[in-house]
Amino acid sequence: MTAIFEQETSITAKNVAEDLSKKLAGAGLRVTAPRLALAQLLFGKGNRHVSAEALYEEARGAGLTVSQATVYNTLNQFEAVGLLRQVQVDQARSYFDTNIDTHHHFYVEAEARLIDIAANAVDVSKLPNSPDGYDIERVEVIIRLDKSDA
Amino acid sequence: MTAIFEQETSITAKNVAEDLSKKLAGAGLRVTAPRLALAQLLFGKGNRHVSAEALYEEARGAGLTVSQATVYNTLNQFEAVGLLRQVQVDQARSYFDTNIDTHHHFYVEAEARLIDIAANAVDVSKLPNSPDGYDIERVEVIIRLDKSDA
DNA sequence: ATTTGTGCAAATCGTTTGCATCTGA
DNA sequence: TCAGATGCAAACGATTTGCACAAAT
Repeated sequence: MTAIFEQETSITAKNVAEDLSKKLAGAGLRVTAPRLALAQLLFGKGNRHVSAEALYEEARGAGLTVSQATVYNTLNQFEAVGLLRQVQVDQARSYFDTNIDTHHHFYVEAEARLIDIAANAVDVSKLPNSPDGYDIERVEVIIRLDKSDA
Repeated sequence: MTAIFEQETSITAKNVAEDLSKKLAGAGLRVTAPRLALAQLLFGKGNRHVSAEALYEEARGAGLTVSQATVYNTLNQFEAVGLLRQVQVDQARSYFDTNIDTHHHFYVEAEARLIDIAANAVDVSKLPNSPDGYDIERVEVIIRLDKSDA
């Protein structure tokens, strides 16, 4: 929606691009045009939950010429270096979450929509011990939602 | 359920089949040979977490001649009528859980293995309000595990 | 007799990969 | 220069579907 090119006001496009370049470089990734452009879409405004397909459409809609393969590769690489996290709520498609802090999710299956829940809004006060030989990597709370009957 | 003396010895195959027939019929499903056979594999012994592919292999290994399509259809139907629940922890494949009571899961990604956690072993003492117009359908807690470093 | 289920193979969908060609450090 | 990235199309793997036949009510 908001153009990537119309940043003449406060935050310049150059500033944003520089920040994102640092982000990529800091993660050990080469700063390439497709990565930078996708990073702009992903991290340009607030936290997002994006599927590969959706990001691809968005990129094309914004006039970028990236291939699906690059979108997939980029998302996977961003996840590998910790810039994104994958959320598994739907076997049909993967979601990537730009919020990498500890938090949880609402999921509205009917709308394929994810909503963040702040970590402190959920209190898991009792947890089982993990089986011998295993450590807890992460505790995910997913609250599945249904439209209330009108 | 069944008379006491019938259980004293061993549970006969016929008894099991009868129970499962009731289960299917009670759920509004026609009792067909493939369904009964798959139900036996699924519900015959304890709670299980099965992928469609795994169940198909198991069925064939047991000498059954069912098609993959039937395995998929059957699993989906069983889920639709509430005999099974799907667990989404891996985007690669779906798991079906024969335990339909409220409970949670450990997931060992490296081994593609699910482990049940009794509902009372987890205490979610604080939950956020669901967004307007939506009701909570289910709260899922998934604890992802890693092998501890030796 | 009519509805529903089954098997087979082909189709679908999201995702990955091989390879020739570019590009950033 | 040259390892690493990109695009394209083909390959893939899990799941679904169309259709002719078989079984259940």
